Amino acid sequence: MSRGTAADRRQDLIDAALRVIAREGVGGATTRAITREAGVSLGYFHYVFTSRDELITAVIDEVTDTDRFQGEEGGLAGRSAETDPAGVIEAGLNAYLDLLMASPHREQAMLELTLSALRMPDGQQQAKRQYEVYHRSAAEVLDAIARACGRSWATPVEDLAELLVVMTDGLTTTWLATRDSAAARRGARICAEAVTAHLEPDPVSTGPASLSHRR
Amino acid sequence: MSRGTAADRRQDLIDAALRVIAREGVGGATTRAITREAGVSLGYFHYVFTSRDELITAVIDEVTDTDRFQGEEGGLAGRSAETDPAGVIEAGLNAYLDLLMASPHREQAMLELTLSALRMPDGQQQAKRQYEVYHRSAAEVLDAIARACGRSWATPVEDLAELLVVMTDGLTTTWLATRDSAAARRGARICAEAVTAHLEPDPVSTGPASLSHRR
DNA sequence: GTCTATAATGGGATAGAC
DNA sequence: GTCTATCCCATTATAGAC
Repeated sequence: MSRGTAADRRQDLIDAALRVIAREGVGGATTRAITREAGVSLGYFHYVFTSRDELITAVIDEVTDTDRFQGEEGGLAGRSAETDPAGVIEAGLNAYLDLLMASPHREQAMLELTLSALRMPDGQQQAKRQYEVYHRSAAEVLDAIARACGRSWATPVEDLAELLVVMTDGLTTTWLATRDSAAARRGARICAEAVTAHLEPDPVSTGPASLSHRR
Repeated sequence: MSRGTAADRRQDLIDAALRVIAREGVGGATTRAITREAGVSLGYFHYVFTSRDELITAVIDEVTDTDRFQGEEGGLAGRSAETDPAGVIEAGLNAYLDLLMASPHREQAMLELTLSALRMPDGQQQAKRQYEVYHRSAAEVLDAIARACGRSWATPVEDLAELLVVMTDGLTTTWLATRDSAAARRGARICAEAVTAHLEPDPVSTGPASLSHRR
């Protein structure tokens, strides 16, 4: 543990902080708890970071949840997008729900960090950047699905990406509060269908009707 | 301020706590800040509550967000549900967004309180109860809409209520992070259409196609 | 009931030894 | 670089006066 560069130690502290926050919440993430978790002395903390706030900010910057739409992309590897686009989105949402249910504390930590960022100087911009990443990931997935099934979206992809982000966030908070996994799975299916309802009708076969996008 | 029953003083402290939490976050809601806000002495706090945790628990119990689906019910007062059910839901979501945008700190406080409850003994049950209230409110609104337009839901109302709760939560966190009001409004419209897509087709006129609910 | 005063703890941050 | 020791402040909670 005591080997490596200065940057490594910084990273060790960030990782330790994330574990502590997941376990105890942002409020419980004291410098003492974090340094204990990282196996360094309290004094060393202030050699690496000037303040606790600086660490929290660094944690937020680090942990934009890169796994969030990974499941979606995994689902695209299977070839089913062509025949069952809703199934692909549902599978992606379910992959995220698997992640959430396996590590609820981690996802709760993400939420707490975002909310605490909103109360810190520059935090609003940090949060904005974080959500832009989510938004872009979601938009890419939607583009890929449309390409895979040779159809196009009847509603701007940015709006549908926003919808997907909203749904992911909503499923997270709702499940964290209720722990009703069956309801979350049903929600994922309904959400997936709601998104794919915005696919233009397949030019050849007669699929389910699409929703038009009012302007 | 110094008049009233013991229950009144308790209530004063709970109200003060909520204001402080909205302003400073849960972490900043110290007994000192709360008693200062309420205009009582620090010592008096522990005459009313045995501990800070007990107060936070009381705040959570108190503030289940009763306004959350109030806009929906307001929208029902207008007679448009018969001809434009999606418009009613959209108006309800927009009424909630108005509330959110007018008092972002208040809604953020709600979220922080829910998350902090999840880390307290018995907090999971508290959160569950809170979301049951939301769920029931949403289900009632959906029932009322179906009744108003003389149609029925093709998907269990409980599932659609869940969807509405998910969307409300998701719109909240997303807007708090991005402050993109235009996107939130577009999201509200798309969400409203997604819900009403689950209305059975009107038996007389030929409306837009409905989604079937797979079992 | 409501206050003041104080105890007891825990926190962030720094000084300085090694 | 990394640690120990320490400072100083804020916090929760209690004791006891009024």
